[in-house]
Amino acid sequence: MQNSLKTIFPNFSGELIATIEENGSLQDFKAGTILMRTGQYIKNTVLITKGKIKIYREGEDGGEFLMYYLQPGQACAISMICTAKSEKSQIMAKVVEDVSVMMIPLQMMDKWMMEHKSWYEFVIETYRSRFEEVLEVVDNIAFRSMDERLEFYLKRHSDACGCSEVKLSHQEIATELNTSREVISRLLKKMEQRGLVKLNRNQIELLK
Amino acid sequence: MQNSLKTIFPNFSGELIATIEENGSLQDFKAGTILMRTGQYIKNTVLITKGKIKIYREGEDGGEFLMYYLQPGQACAISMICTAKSEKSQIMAKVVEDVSVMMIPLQMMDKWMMEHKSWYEFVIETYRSRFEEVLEVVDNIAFRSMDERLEFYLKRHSDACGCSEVKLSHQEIATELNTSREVISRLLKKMEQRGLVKLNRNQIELLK
DNA sequence: AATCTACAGTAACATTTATCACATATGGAT
DNA sequence: ATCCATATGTGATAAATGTTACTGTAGATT
Repeated sequence: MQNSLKTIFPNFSGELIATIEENGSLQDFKAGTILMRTGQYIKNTVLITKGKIKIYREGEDGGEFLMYYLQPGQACAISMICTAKSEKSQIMAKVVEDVSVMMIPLQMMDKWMMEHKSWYEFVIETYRSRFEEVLEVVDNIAFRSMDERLEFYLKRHSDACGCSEVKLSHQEIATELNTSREVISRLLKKMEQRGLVKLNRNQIELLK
Repeated sequence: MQNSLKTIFPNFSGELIATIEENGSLQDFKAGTILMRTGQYIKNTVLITKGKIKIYREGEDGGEFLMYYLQPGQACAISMICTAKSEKSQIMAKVVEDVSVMMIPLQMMDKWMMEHKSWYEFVIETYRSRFEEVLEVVDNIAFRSMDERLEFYLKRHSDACGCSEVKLSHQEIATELNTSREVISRLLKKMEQRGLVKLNRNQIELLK
């Protein structure tokens, strides 16, 4: 286990790894679990060691707008930011592939910043990369139309799962893009006509 | 001057203020100046001591999508994030009201994090508040229609300038919301009919 | 096999937003 | 006052997206 934490977070110093193992608690969650809800107080910083998590922004009407994925070696920036002040979560986190996460109690966050350079650098890098990711989300919805956003969505999904088959219903995709199933069905048909995908029941195969 | 820095950043320790004055350079820029361009390398962290700055995300087609305002007492989160790794800017910053900014050389950023608790807390709080602001931007474009977004835009403008008159042309507003002038003109007319605003040339008066 | 259910396809229509074309208004410069 | 540049108003139309309603279909259940 010691070994694997070092593998997943290669930039962490040996000391830091030891400290994490001493103070953090490794927990497993099944796919489908809501790890964090909008408005909830956050008590831990979350490091992902296995599996995948999707981060959503929730609308007042119950929409679940997908922002980005978290994967092994990454951390939830929101959990860091909010932890620092014990604020409420601004997002919802859902497990999409069984995960193991290392929960770091909030008081460690500040402490380690001073004591471990590799932790400090990791936190800064996490802020930077998540900020950039959200900026890309803004780009997509501010400047692009639904067909482009759908292509981006599918590409990102296949990148995340490492395969070219997207096993999601049109309804699920529609929800995460905050549109309706019919729109997705139509756009997918057009993509199929353009030779970009092959459509099957509960599965979209990316061809290019 | 010493006095005013302490007034604008009340949480900074005396030591930190002294260090800032020793290492930073105070610079003035006129309204209209582009302080930072997308793709530019960042060499300084920027603290605003006077005036106002707007932060934009630029589209490939030349769109200038307004994200948020920066005001005295605040800092550009992007300049912190990118400074930390000397990365390229992901945004464009435009002066909208003559500013004075304190430029902090990038190497100070990391150094002070370790040495000054009040700097550390300021940086974390900057990340947190800017992240939240971007999330609010996502909300607006993901879940709201143009009329709601326009109302939000006007309200935010009047909050920022501290007055109820928005001295902008319809074209300028349209550009910052990434839509067309005609759409803004029409929506404003409807708002006028609903008694929310009074329209004059180059000026929109908020009534509620 | 018959039935059921979630998923997918699609037509018709409504609404929102974008674009084009042009008219009109305003304030400043001459 | 006349002219000019810029700003605004508005109709017509197109395109994108959202909604409603219905059909068909594959796979699971009985």
